[in-house]
Amino acid sequence: MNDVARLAGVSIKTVSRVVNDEPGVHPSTAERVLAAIDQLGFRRNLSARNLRRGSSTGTIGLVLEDVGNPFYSGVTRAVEEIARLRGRQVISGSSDEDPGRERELALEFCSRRVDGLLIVPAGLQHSYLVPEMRAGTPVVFLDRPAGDVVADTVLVDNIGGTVEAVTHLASHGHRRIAFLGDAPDIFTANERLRGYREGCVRAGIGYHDELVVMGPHDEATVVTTLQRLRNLREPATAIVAGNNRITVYILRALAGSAERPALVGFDDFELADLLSPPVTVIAHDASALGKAATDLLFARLDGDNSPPRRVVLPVRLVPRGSGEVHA
Amino acid sequence: MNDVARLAGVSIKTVSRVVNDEPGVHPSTAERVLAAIDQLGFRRNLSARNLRRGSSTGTIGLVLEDVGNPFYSGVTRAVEEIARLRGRQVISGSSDEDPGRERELALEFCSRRVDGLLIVPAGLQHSYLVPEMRAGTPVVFLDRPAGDVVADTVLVDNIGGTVEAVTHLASHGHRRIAFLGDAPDIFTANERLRGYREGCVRAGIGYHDELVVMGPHDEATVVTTLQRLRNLREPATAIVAGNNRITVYILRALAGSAERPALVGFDDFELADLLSPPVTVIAHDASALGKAATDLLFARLDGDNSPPRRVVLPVRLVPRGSGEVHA
DNA sequence: GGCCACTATGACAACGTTGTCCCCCAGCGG
DNA sequence: CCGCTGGGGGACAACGTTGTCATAGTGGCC
Repeated sequence: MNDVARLAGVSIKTVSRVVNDEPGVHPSTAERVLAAIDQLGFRRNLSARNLRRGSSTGTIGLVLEDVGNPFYSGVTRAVEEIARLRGRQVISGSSDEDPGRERELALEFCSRRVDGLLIVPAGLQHSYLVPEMRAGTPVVFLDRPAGDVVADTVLVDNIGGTVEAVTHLASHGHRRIAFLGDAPDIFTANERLRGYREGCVRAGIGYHDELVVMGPHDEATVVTTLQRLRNLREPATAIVAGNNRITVYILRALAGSAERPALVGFDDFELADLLSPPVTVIAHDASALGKAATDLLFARLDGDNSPPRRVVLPVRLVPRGSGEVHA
Repeated sequence: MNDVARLAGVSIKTVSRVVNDEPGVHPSTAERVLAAIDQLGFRRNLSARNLRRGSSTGTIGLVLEDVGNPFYSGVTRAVEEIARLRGRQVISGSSDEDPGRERELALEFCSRRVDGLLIVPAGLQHSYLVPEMRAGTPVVFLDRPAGDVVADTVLVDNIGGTVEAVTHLASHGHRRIAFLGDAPDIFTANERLRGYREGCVRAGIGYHDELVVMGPHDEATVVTTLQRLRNLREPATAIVAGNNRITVYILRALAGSAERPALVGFDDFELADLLSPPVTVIAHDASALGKAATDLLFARLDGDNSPPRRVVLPVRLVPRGSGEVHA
């Protein structure tokens, strides 16, 4: 700006006026300034501007598990969409389920003075955010609740989902329904397990430890797990998969085999309807999750200071075939 | 920092020293300062720091078509990964194939003084970036080349890919091979069309306009397109799909029908191997694309000022079944 | 005691902006 | 001729940091 001013033979304040379309600049002066700007390729430094004006940085931070996972990339897209409508950029980062990394990202974003934070918690400790929240940075947790702070949270109905999955399978005659879930220290995994258990009880088929295998899973472990479930004295005839990755591992493991247990997966995924049999899922909307969380965040930015809210988004069972196999 | 200094009874410079682990602060003073920092929940303002130090902002900008598309979310993940290793945050935005939006995003990122830009071009005009590039912001284009500036570019071998697809289908006896591609003003769509045409010529089956349908496509148009191709005097017995979305539309359209043309899709996608028949694709690696582009960007940041490079990543045909149907 | 070296600390400017206030000067009415 | 008004423009401080330089005190040594 200094250089522009010198080249145009005016003060930097006048350049500032031109750049900001402020009135009170003679047209001919403005023209000279614009020419200088053009010649020098000048572009206003937003950081300096925001620093001086004490205004928002126009950014929001998004910490999630993995942008590469289609579920989270759907969330990201929705967040970006709404942020755009409100004139904000999104800075995002993947925690890979590492609480340390989550914290590092969140605090880095705070150092950059984001207007707000959206966090898919990787760990259970979030007291590190208390100073930031007290300093006025709104934080919304999504997909999972925070460990030890009260804050806005958007969840999906994990328990209701697995209850419904089990009920659905039981209504098709299954009494030996297995559950393959993610590591039990992950909130959603644990909730879904609870739902599974409750579903079993409600369906009157009882809860049996031998039918439950919590992760972490990979392609290999799922193969052996399925073998074990098949070789039980009373084999499992149906499976509830705890998330989209596990569902896919199961599908891959079953690809060759002749007899297939009934299957209901948590999380919908593209092409589920085109597999054979098409995969019955508990669906919930990544966009809806992202949108709800971002809406909540902007409400805070708009001055809403009511007590923290907890929103639970509904899930719905989408019967496609794999879950309607009779026992 | 001012408040911290006042509370600790020292100058702000001393606080700065403590925050930056600079030597020459008495331990007891440091302790007082740290206590004050803790009490006030102080966090250093990175913008101000970077402004003062004239150092990098530690961010890189990523403009792509749609983070929600699994292909681009894979790219994003790879970019993020490498950026992390080099201590940078990623700011990203989706252009939705709108050149205006692309430009808006790119220039916004420049205003934020990103250290570098990664752009999946939506349009053909990129001269708007010339001032920024001259000012020292390195720019790498990925997936598609820039319209009217020379800059580092990372592409995949689109032409080679569709040549291979056509050759493969022809080797299984197909002589009526259709091509469904994206809008022809999209670089990759056009290249793939060229490859298709060249493949037809090389295979000695000739190029026929009636077998080519360029987009934009959606689920409905693909259905009618397939009907038309089936009802030709000499019907198409095989299809090359121009990208992953189109492949999926075709799969959905074919889901009910009894007779299925052979199919090879450009872009690999999850579960392609689990469909029946499994889908033969021209695969290329989103991570590899993101990594190559980011590596190039960091090379520039490290001072490499050799002439702009153009990297073309190989593709490979993955035969899975849908493309090995004999005519 | 005088001088030096060294440690701990602070004052101040500057990064690139913008908000506040002030000034100059032309034009106008009295 | 004087004073007032208002448009055009500039000087300066400040945002939150950090680099540079200065300074006060302390202890050691001749």
